[in-house]
Amino acid sequence: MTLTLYNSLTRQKEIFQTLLPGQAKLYCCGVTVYDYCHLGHARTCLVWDVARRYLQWLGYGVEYIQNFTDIDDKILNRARAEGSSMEAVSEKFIAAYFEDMERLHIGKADAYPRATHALNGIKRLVAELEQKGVAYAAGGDVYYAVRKFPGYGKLSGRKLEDLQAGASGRVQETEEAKKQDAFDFALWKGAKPGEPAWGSPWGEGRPGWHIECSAMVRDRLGETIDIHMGGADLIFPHHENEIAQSEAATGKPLANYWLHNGMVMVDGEKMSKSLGNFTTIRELLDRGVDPMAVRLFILQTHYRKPIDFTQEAIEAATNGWQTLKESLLFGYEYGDRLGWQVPHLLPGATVQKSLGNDYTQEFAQAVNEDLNFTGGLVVLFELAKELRRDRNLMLHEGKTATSPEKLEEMWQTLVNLAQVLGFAVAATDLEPTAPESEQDTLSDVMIELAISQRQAARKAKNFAESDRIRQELQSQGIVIIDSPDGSTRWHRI
RNA sequence: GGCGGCAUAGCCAAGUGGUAAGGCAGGAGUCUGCAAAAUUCCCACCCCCGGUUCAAAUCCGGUGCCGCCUCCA
Repeated sequence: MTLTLYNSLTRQKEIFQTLLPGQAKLYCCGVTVYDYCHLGHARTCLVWDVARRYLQWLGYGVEYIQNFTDIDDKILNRARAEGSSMEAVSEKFIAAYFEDMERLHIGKADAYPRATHALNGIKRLVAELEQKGVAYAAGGDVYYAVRKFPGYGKLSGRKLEDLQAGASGRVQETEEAKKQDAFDFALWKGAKPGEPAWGSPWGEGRPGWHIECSAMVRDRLGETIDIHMGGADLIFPHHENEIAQSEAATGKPLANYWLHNGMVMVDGEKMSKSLGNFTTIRELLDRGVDPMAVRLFILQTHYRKPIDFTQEAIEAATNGWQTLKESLLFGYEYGDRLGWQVPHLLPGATVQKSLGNDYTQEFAQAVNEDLNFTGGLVVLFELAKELRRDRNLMLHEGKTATSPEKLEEMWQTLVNLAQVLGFAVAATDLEPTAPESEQDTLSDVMIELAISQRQAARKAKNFAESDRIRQELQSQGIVIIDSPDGSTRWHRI
């Protein structure tokens, strides 16, 4: 079985082959840290983290780098508005980024380089491009001469003639005047008064947006990497420009595979800052939505397709996660009693390799088709439904219908696959619900007493009284279950 | 205008030439004093119109929608 990936560069699915056997070098374009991350960012970070996990599960050694853009006009604007500094703003939102991603159980990259820490590599690259004649200095700025790079447009499928110059209307006239060609883009921007600046051969200034990624990839991973990924909205111009910069400098391909995830949509429009239709990760989670439901919501659509963010979809995902969660809980709750090897607490970012049974093969068969996690989820649910059934039987009848050995294999497989997709039960799900306070809770003795009273009422066919006792216990968080043999079990919710 | 993508049940969604996975929601029955659980069963001719083929959800053209065309995850 081989993994195939849809390569944006060639616009077709290709068999995945690494540069070095068994080793994969991955770079994902991260975020500009000027605000809290929204669901769109969550999708990108989550999907590519899962891709990384999947490669690890297949047995690859993976090196995964994701950057922070911490030099940018938007950060600067925010700093001005708040009367703080660019550094303070980025520090704040980098910290927030890590909080949010951790809540979503998104594994950490191996490194998070920042533009402000990559200045040497950036300046070296700009100088090389200038030497090679594909970049030129102009009035304190340095621009990339797009027409000097024959492959320009190969990623996005654009021809320079087809582009509408300045279509965004965001390019300033002063900048426009310095460019030799309207499509040229800035590698280095001369400092304006009051802006953070770094010394360089071209004068005080700061790097343009695209150059940091080219520099970081080379510094951290080398001239050619296996996979470069990011949101589909970065294809043009960001990734196109990265290719132009890196490949003009090294003469080698920047990445062998270019992968892009689809956008999160709201009412038929892309979720974005500029449209103002975004929901931040923390807003959503603080609203009480389970982070794992968010994960299911995202993974339930193939990574390249757009996803509609709706209340209904989140609710459906919440219910779906409930099924997976109960099944994952099964082993932790009953594993010891059933004589299983129960792993010590919960899966961190470390992914175990594939267990190599029929289930995992079915999973791999689906996911090997261009990271079809959505298809792979079928296997998880197949296992989860079966496990949940036996968990319920255990809970209600004190025994399982399937052999403990078979159940253990299924459960271990489910845990293994859940790990790949990043699903994990929270530690709090494992602990019995802590009583609010001693006074609020009924003691076991009290419960047993109430139940025996109810038993007596049932025997006397006084069902009104019997149901009243059930109601009362239920309101205290106690569920009681009558067995066919006449006995009654109970448990706390 | 250019480039790319998507159209499958009430909702979400997989499927990439041989008569439709899965999730959510819903319905009917068995069992049960009730409840819970279990259990059986039901719920799509794949937007539409042409074309290619012995055969198409799957390929081609039309159509509609979305993204990108120098802020973008």
